[in-house]
Amino acid sequence: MKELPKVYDPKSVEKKIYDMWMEGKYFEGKIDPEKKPFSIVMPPPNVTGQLHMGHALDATLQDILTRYKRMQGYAALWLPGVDHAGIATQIKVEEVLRKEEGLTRYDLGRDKFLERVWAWKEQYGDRIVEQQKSMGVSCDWSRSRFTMDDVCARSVRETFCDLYEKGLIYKGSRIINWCPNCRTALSDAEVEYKDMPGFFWHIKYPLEDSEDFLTIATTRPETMLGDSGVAVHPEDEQYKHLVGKNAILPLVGRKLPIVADDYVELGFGTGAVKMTPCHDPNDYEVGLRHNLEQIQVIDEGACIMGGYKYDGMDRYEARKAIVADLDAQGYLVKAEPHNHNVGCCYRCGTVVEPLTSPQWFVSMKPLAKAAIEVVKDGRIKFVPERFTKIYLNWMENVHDWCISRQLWWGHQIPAWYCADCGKITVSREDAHECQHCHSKNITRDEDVLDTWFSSALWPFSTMGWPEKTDDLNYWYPTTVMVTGYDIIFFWVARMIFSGMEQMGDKPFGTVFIHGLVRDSQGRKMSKSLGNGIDPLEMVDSYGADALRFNLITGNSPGNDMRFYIEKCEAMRNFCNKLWNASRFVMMNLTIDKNELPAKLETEDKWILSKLNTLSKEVCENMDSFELGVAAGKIYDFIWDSYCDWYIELTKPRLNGDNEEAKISAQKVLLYVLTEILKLIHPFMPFITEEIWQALPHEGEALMVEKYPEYNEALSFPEDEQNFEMVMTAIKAVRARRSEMNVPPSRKAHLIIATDKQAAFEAGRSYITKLAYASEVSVVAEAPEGSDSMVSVITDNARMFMPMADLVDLEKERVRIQKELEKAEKQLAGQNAKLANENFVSRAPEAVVNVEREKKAKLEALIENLKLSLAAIGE
RNA sequence: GGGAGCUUAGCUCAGCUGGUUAGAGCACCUGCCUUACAAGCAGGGGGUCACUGGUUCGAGUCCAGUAGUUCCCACCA
Repeated sequence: MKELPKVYDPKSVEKKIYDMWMEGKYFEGKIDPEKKPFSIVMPPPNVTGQLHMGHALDATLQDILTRYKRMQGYAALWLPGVDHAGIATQIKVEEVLRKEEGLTRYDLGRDKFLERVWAWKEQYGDRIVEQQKSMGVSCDWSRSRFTMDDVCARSVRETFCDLYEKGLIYKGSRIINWCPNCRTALSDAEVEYKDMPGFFWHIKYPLEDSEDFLTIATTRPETMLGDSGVAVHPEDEQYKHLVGKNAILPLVGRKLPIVADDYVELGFGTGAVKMTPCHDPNDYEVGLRHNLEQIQVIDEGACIMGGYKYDGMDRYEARKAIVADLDAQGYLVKAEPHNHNVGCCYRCGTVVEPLTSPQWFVSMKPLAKAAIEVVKDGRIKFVPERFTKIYLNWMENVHDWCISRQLWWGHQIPAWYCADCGKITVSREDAHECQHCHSKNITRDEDVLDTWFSSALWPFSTMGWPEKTDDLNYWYPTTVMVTGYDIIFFWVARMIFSGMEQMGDKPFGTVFIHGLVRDSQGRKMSKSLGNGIDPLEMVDSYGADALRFNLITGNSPGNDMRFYIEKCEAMRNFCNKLWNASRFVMMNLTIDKNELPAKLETEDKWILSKLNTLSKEVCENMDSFELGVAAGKIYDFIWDSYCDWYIELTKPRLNGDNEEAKISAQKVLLYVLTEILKLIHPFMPFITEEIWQALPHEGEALMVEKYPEYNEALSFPEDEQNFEMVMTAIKAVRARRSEMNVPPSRKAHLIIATDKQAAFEAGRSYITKLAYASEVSVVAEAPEGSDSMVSVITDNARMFMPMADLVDLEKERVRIQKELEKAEKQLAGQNAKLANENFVSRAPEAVVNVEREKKAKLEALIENLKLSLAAIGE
């Protein structure tokens, strides 16, 4: 017989099981061909970063679902990714370059730079895989892909060309969000708006050929250098007469046509708005309507340009200088404090600068149509459902997607510009001549694609698309996409329309959304705050099983959760409990086969029946993505039902002389333990595998055992009820003793007066043990002399212990009196309820019956209490 | 300006389609080293389920409104 070490040490358990996985035993489950394949899309962790808590949560959820399905006989697969090709990677590499070598990407040049990133990937890419493995993630890593891999690169180019040919990708000069720090364009989704304190500067703009002036208000005075007009509302009486005239731009002297446009809101600010078409998205639109000149005055590094005295100044420096100059020259009316929304780069946090610039765009309206349909008609479901609305709202109001990035790390756009005819050549193969004029004088676009452009293709690009591979045919559409709600727009939305467009089918059937992991104070974990908790450190101290359990219990899908180290500890304690319970079973085991005995005791039937119900409920919860609820139920069953009760119940049998009883207790203990291990394996893969391997078993690994399911033959509702009756009695005795501060070592004769003698008789041995009795007598009527005994009353029994010397009879009388009053009060309420014609006639019969039973129980309890009271005497 | 979430024990949170006396973990109190486990066992205290109305035989749960709070979206300079 194998043994477990006395002390549960997660590290050594994990090491052992991890090595076992490395031998590759794990992916050969019994696949049921009748069942549809189950596959999961996972967000790829970033090559530059550690595995952070968010990824740990993603990985855990996906792994739980995958293991569960695999144990049920489904072919189950993750689509594992290892990296993003995006800005974050580039920023990280640039950071290191600057720090260690004093270089920027421009010093290195494109090719050298890319070399560095690939080296980085070599160095760290596999580490991510290792980290996830150490979390217990049982993914087929041989299928793992890197976003920049050849196979994905091909899908990206195919998609780009396809959309371009359909006219859904175009190049145009438009106002876009520019990050001066990352030095690249951003999509709308990549801009985060933050409320920031600022000022509302009121500035006089003199009118042409007049002593008069307009007052405009702005939060960004530095952009005035690029003003090319002033707008007022067409209905605004105070300015109506000025429309068509010119104002003069202070400090510069430029003539600014005054135009009327609805965009200006009546009653806000001064009613007159300066127009800077190159540096404000709204002004850009107004400028187009009124033919205003586009004057760029801020460059890509957010410095002033254009030949002014402020040239080369940073935008904030220039703001100060310009305000000072305006003030000195008498143009500044006032500066009032004003909070406003400022767009920031979601990666680096730098305030974005709107710039007019030529970029590539995806035309979204036509693509959104199918993506809206597929969600509206329920082919794709969001869990929890409320995210459907968020998704639809975004998709219905979506703007064209700016996909070009001025980075070097990413898929380079397959477009070539002809120096001779000026036309664009877009091609699946590298182009060597212009498609239009066949000139060889062409150069490739330097820009790369938004990382989410390639990520959007993940569900099919990883399967080898555009090749029509067997994998693609078998696995697409995938089953579930698991991710946080912060990724819905970036990724989920884009996968949906890309799938619809390229594959003509949804990429997945369910989007399972989880919340964000926050720190114990509810703040987002972030590097700058230094409040991030490294999942691997938690794995190190408490074990992967404990961490996984921590992450999925006690919170509901879609809601944020706070991370408490104390909870890891509590979960580690739970692992320890399971470990020790298993040790107990093993050290009592003399059998080497897992089978149920022919004859079952009431308590056996009780635990088996409860286990059966549990299996049923867990499967239901899992199927509706209530993983936390499922895990919570298993936790309760293991700790309460199995450890605190069942194991204790079997001890008299195990330690007794009856060989047959000994064996039957062992059999049930082993059977239930094995089922428990299966049930909880998806949640805690390491410890369960280790224990299972040490128990008598057939088969190679717990991981590919069959998941428990409901079995009618093991349902014993009557025995369950009978046993719970005894349980209640035991609890009542314990409570009574505890109330009187009687230590367990002080045994007492326990006399049970009940009309359910058989049930109590059957449990005599364990009642003796668990109710700390020296002897148990089961009788029909209260015995002689019971009036001087301590009594404990339940609705099925009156119990007496001759310990009168330990208790004050008067106190006892008062206590029973109180209990009686309480019960009578409850009974009155119960009677009122049942006397209510409305209730009896309208409520379902089952509900009414429950209430009737309750009434009967109360009546019995009252009867017993009265008898006791009579026994004690008034 | 629109939309969503949250408000339940001292703390962090469960509570699915309305149905016994509202639960868990941690914390707290009492008693136990009962040979699987002190990372434990037994017992206990603690909640007007934010507020106000409504629907219902019955509301923590459904509806409406109010307050506080968090988040998302949106072109008010």
